[in-house]
Amino acid sequence: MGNSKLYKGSLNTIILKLLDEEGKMYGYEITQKVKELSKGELNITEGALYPALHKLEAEGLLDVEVAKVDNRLRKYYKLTKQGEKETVNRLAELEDFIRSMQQLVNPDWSIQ
Amino acid sequence: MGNSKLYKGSLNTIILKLLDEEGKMYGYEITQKVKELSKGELNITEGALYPALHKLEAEGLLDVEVAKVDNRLRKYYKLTKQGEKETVNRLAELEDFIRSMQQLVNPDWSIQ
DNA sequence: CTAATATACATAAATTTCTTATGCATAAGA
DNA sequence: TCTTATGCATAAGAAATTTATGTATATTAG
Repeated sequence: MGNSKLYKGSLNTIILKLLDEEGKMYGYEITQKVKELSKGELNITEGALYPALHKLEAEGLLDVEVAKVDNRLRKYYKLTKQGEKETVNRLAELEDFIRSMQQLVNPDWSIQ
Repeated sequence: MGNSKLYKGSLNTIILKLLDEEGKMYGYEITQKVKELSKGELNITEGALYPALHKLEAEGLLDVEVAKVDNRLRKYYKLTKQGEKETVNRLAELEDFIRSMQQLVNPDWSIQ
C-alpha cells in the first residue's frame, strides 16, 4: 500500500484519456485498467471514481448506457463530442504538468 | 492562467527537494524558483506555501532561521537530519507516481 | 511625489478532491 | 457456506488547495 494514491486533479483526466482510448468502459473496468497499466501503483477508490463519473456526466463530457451482463448491472460511459474536445485540452495540461514535475524532481530525465 | 495549479500532495515534496538542492531557502524564494524551473507552469500560492512550511517544520523536517535583509524579514528554511531522510523517501514516491502517470497518459514516452 | 509593483510574511474561509466507511446485490470459488 | 470478486452508490470526514484578506517595506514608473 504505502503509496498507491492518486494526486488531486489527475483522476478526471485519467478517466477521459482511458475512455478516449477504449471507446467505452464501465466503472469497475476503469479501476482494473488503471491498476493494470500502473502495475498496481495507482488504485482508484470507488468513493472517488463514481462521484467523478457522475460529475463528468453532469458536465456533459460523458454519456451513459446501462447494460445487464450476467445478471449484473454495468454502466458504460463514453465521451460526448464535447468530452472529446475537453480530453485534448486536459490531456495537454496534464502532460505539461508531468513535464514540469519532472523538470523539478529530476532534471536529468529527458522525454524521448 | 488556465492551468498553473499544482497537484495535491506534490507541494511538500517539491519543497523538500528544493531545500535539498539549495541548502536553504525562504518562502518567497521558493515560489520564484518553482515558477522559474517550470517556466511559469507551476505557481505556488502563498496560502498553500506558508501553511505547508509551518507543517513541515512542526513535523520536524525543517529548521527555521530568521534573517533581516534590506530591512525586510526572511525566514530561511533548511532540512533537518530527519528531513533529509524523508526527502529521499518522498522523492522516490513522487518519481514512481510520475512514471505511473506517464505510463497512463503517454506510454510512448520513455525515460532515459 | 505618488501610485503601482515587487518583496516578504501570515491566516481564515471556502472549495475541491480524496479516503474511509457503509450499504445493496449477484457470481464464483474454496 | 464463507470469502472473494464483480458492480453500483453515497455519506462523513480528512487533507490540500484557492481565494481573499491583512500587514509592512522597497523599488520602479509616471
